[in-house]
Order: sequence, then C-alpha cells, then structure tokens
Amino acid sequence: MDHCKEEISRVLAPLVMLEESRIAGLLEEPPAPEMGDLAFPCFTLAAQKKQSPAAIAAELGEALSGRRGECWEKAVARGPYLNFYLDYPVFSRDLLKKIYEAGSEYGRSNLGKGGAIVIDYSSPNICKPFGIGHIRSTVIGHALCLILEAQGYRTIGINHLGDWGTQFGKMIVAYERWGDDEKLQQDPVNYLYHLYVRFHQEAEKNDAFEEEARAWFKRLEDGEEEAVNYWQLFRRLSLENYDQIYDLLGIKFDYYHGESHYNDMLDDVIRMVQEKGVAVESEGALIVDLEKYGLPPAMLRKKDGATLYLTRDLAAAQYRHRTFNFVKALYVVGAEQKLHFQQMVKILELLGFSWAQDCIHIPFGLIRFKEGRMSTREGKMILLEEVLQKAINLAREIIEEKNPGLADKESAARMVGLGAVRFGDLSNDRVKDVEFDWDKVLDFSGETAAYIQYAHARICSILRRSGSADPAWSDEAIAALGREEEKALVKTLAAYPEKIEASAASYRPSILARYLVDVARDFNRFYHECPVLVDDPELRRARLLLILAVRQVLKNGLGLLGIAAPEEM
RNA sequence: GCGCCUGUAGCUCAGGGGAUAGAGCAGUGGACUUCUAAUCCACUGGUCGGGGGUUCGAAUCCUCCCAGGCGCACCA
Repeated sequence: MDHCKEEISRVLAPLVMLEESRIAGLLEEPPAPEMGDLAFPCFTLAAQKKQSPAAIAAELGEALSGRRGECWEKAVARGPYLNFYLDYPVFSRDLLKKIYEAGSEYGRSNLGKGGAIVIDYSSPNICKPFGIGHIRSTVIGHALCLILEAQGYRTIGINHLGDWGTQFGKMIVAYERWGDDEKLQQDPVNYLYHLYVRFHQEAEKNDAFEEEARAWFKRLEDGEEEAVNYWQLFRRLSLENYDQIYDLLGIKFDYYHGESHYNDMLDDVIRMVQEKGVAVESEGALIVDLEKYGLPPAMLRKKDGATLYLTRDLAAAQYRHRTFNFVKALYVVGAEQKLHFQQMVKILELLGFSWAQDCIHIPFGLIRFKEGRMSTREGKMILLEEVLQKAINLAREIIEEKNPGLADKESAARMVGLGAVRFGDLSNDRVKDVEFDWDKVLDFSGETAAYIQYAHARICSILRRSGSADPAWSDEAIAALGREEEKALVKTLAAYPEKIEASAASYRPSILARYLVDVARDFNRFYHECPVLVDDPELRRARLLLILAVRQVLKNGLGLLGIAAPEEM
C-alpha cells in the first residue's frame, strides 16, 4: 500500500503544489469500498486557493480523467475528496506474490536495526501463587518481545522476579509459627500462599507481626544464614511452579534476574545518590526530594537501613544499560505503579544518565472482580493455572462435540484454550481495567482467538483437500480474482506490515490482535461466497494462492501474539 | 486534598481531526445433500458522560464539571 501512496503522491504533487511526503500523509482510506481505495482530501488546499474543496476535487478529477497509474486504474472526484481506485489485478498480483515469496518473513522489517530492547515482564512475586493478575504482564510482555523482534530489534526478556523484600520477612514469620514441612513439600506454592494470607489475617490483630517481619527481612539483607536458607527454599519451590506455567505458555526468558540479583549493587546506588547530592536524610530514612518536579518524595533506604523496591530498580536500570546497552528498556508493569516509574526515571535523570528517558513504563489496567479489586493478601484472587486448565478443558469438550474424529484433540484443545486466555488479554487496549468474568474468558465465539484459529484451520483443510498444500505461483491466475470479497481480503492483507509497525511503535499488541480479527472476518465472508475448489483451473489456482496468503498472515500474526495456529480444530 | 487513567448501543469494546460513528455478545429472522455452522447474512439497538471553546469540519484537540478506577514515606 505504501508504494501506491508514493505513486499517487508523485502524480498529485505537480497538480496541487504540495510536497510528495505531505500528500502521502494526507491520503486516507474512504469509509466504503465503492468510494475507492485511497482518498485525497482537498480541505487544506481549499483554504489556500480560496475555492471550495469540492471544486478543487472536481478540477483534479478532470485533470486526471482517463489517466491511470501503475497501481491505480482511475481517479474520481466525490464531494471534497479525490478518490483513487486501485488496479486490483496488478495490486493483488504484486501483494500476493510478495507474501508468497516472503512466507514466514512477511510483515517483518529491520526498522529496529538490531538495537537492543530490554523488556521487563511477568515478574511474579515469590511466595505468592501465580494469579490471574500476573497474566497481563506475562502475555503482553511476551507479545511485545515477539513484535519488537519482528521489527528488527534485539529483545532481551527479563523476568524481574519479586524475590526480595519485606514479604520474605512475612513468610519467615508465618513459617516459623505455623509452618509444616510436609505440607510445604506436598503443594509448595499453595501452602506458601495459605501462610501468606494467614499472616495478614493475624497481623490485622497484632501489630507486632509486621514489626517482626521487617526485622526478619533486615536479617535477610544482612545475610544471616537462617534467613537466607528460608529464602532459598521458598524461592526454589516457587520457581519450580512458575516454570510449569511458562512451559505451558511456551515462554522462555533470556534472564531470570530477580530483585535479589541486584543486592550487591545497592551500596553503590546509595553511595552515588549521596555523593551527587540527589538524596537527603529525613526522619532517619534516605529520600530524594522531587517536589520541584511535582512528584512526592522517593525513599531509597528505610530508617532500619533496609532498601526498597525503588533502590533495586535504580540498580537494575544501570545494570541493564551497562550490560545490554539498550535503546529502550520497557517495564510491563501495572498502571498502579506509574508514580514509581516516574520517580525512577527522574532520579536516573538527576544522576545524569542520558538514557533515563529510554526507560519506559508500559502500563496496563487492573483485572478486577465485579465486587472490587483482587487482593492476594486477602486470598481474593484466581489462580492462573485454574484459568488455563478450565479453558483447555472447555476447548476439549467443544472439540469432542464439533470434531469428534480429530486425531490429536489434546494438542488442539491446548492451542485453543490457551489462545483464548491470551487473546482476552491482548485484544483490548492495555490501559483499561478489565473485569474478570469466567463466561468471557471461556467464550470461543465472535471476536476471539478461536475465531482467528478457525479461519486458519479451515484454510488448511481446503489446502489439504485441494491435493496440494503448496500450490505453485502463477502471475496470470491472479487476474481471475475480481469479487468484492476477494478485493477486500487482498486489501486487508496488504495492511499487515503497517499494523505490526503501529503495534510496535505504541507498544500495543491490541492493534495486531484486532487486525487479525479483521483478516479472519474478511476470510469468512470470502469463504461463504467464493468456493475455492472449483473446476475452472485458473480461478481455483487464484483462490488457492489467495487463501495461502491469508493463512500466512494469520499464522505470522498469531505467532507474534504467542498464539498457536492449529491446522485442525 | 493533589496527581494520573477511564467514560461510545442493554453488556464488552473498536475508532484518537475528515465523508453516513463501527464490531462482538445478547434479542429477532434466515443460510449446512456443497471446501469444518467455533461460520455467514439480515433486522433491532446511539444526547459518543455533561457544559463551554478551537476549527471549513470534533467521539477525536483545549477547558471546566460529573461519575468510576488507581496512586500519593518506611509494601512491591
């Protein structure tokens, strides 16, 4: 589509006395296909020439009447717009050939030129079970890794495990008082969770518990053997559980650098902020006063000498820049931590790091219940494992009902069930809160992953029945495509690269997710109106090549969202 | 109190200066002897939270207000 815009801009430039790049920026898509494929609005020109936009459009239409270009067949004035109609035989041939030749590379680019992007995502808190709340960071972060990689960046996925902090003090207190080795070995994460909830219940009644917890964390920071042993035990057991989930989701991190990874860099951070005069002592604590910048003060060291999350994030940012020399460092973390990242970036700036602004918080909304927010402390949460398992089970039931003869039902159920959960988190704009609703999570109709996967599976099925999974390319055959459904499909396929680019530029996988629904919808319309396996050999070949391209885009696109594309379901 | 985010059809959400505001779900009616009906088609459904403003043109930008959410020193 881009080269069509360029060509049209070249044609218009001498007529309207505007720069080509300016014209290309103005070109837009008309609201309905019968109005053409690209429109040049004449409003800005009207102001300059002091004529009505409709008159200018008509004039341009007159000037171009009878003319055609390499990729367009006619230009027609309609109201204040000059509408260009694509030359579909040529456009379709060029596009489908491009997809045919590029295959799994279609949509990929080298915009990033190998620049390193560090992506901090998933980052569950040790000792707490993997809740549905953490799925957003996990799924969005993973999709961003894949999308940015497709734009030519070198991505470095880091699981910034919450494996340090006062919650370990709490866990140790709880385990010392109520812990049972046997129960811990049986079902470690759930048992730790049980203790965590109990701690907060007891702490409600007795302030001494919180104090005790802080003391234990201080002992952990000081490296006392007993505390460290507990910490190692809890950490190991939690990680074993997380790995099962990551395996199921097909996610591999480049590094599991949790907060504890930066422990021996914290003294340097403290020293640096003091030497540069960025931090001051206040009420026994070490803080950075950010009032000048409209931000509340940020604490780097508590009065008991223990450090905080922010201190470790400052260390982590410097470590990451030093180690990976990133062009961007993304933090896929809930919107409720916005202030934290504003403070972090501002402090990095005050410390004189030119790359401070390259640290970017990618916020997302909360998952909440109808009744209110989730709370790990109060035990009000839903386990991710449960959600994934239920989705897979339901997918299995539906497959059993709809396609009982399917050979590998288990694998298809996994692809569909996991796809549904992933898509649910990727298809809506990140920043919005979402209400957790089992019916919605377990819905496989309408705008869902299953809808896209089904389109893909149908195409695979047609290709199987055609007797050739990989029909040979033919320039001539493509001319047989002329139905509205076919043109719409071709045009949608052409938008794929720009959708990935938009997704990457705004760090919003939802753009790509929505687009894939459009592709699947256009395909389904085509499917119902245009039989592929017809007798006419040219038409048959043309449609086979068309659906081959659709399959490629669906597969590539789903791949960038971390969603599998089943051949049968 | 201050700051940030959100408000579009009964419900869940797209659209983020441009032509008649679109999907899905729910509802009603229709399409499987034909490439998988997890599909498709049609109909019904709107003070784009409200008021001002900028603009040839505002759901979209600015401003004030309302509602909900989230933050704001020893949690992460």
